[in-house]
Amino acid sequence: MPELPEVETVRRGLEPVLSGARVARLEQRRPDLRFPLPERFAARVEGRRIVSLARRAKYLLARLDSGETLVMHLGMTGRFTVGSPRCADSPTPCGEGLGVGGIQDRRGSPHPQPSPTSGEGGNRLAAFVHPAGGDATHDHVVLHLEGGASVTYNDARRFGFMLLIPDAELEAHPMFANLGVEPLGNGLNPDYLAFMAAGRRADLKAFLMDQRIVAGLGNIYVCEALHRSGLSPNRAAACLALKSRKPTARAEALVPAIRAVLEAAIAAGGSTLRDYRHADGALGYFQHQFLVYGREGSPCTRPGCKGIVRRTIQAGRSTFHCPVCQR
DNA sequence: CATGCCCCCTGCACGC
DNA sequence: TGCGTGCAGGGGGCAT
Repeated sequence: MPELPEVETVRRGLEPVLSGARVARLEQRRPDLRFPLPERFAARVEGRRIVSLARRAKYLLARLDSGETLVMHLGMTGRFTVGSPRCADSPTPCGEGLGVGGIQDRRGSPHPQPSPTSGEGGNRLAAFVHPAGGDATHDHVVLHLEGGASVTYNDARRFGFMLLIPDAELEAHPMFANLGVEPLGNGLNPDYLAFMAAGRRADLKAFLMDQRIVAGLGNIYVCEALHRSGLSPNRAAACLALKSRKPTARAEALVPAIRAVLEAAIAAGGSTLRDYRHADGALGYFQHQFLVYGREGSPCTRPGCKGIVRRTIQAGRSTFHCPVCQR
């Protein structure tokens, strides 16, 4: 998925469109994503006002005035696109102005191509990094808002999902009850990591990928944070545990490294990988700032380090690290 | 309880 | 050009 920075970028892009808006119609184009879509989905959302759009870990939470929350997870390839109200009934492209996304509104064409295959006249803007022209084949859910704007959920692999959960049940829901701390919140600190790491036999990579420990980190940013903090992904997580009742230097280094890389990625509008490539080949920003991820065989980017970045497999996922400066 | 592995699904890059 | 292979940001579920 999009990891935390990408989800936060989407949230910031969608918030001005969704927050306060009323859903006139929910268009559901298939029965399921990763899981079945909610029972009576359209009936429970149509006519409701979206009170706020929040994020928890990699989940987007659209609070409805009905007392339910629409929970949305982007999986690996989920994305949102926004149809502008002014474009809804117009046959001509009118893409300017609605800066919803992290990438296209900075670098993409100022006049996105109309999509011949999408609905609503095909005039859409990126809510995240959206291929110019779009791919309506994987448009699974469309929120038609009062006033004419629309928000479309597109997800080729369908690893994403949507849930409708009564607010009162949200905290206790299995999907949220066991989530760890937000990495950008005060909950993440060296003492917390030390406490959670005590007695763990998993390696650091698995430990940091575990959403029950820190919620929102994924494969890319774990690799990046470990590189920034000079820690090997293969080291036992227990190395973070207290020594002489004090947090270790490793835990002290890891916390700011995690924060810094996430904040930089959010500031850059979220990274993109190939699934988010523009049709014209323009790419997002932050991936160009990866210091290890995707750099197998290249010289380590740490100043003065002579190491070569290695790619290994942990738990079936690629890990990138420098064996020289990450110990 | 913790850990490791497989799987869901589609698209794309690569090598032959 | 076409086909097979491997790989991709996540995370639920299962066996151990």
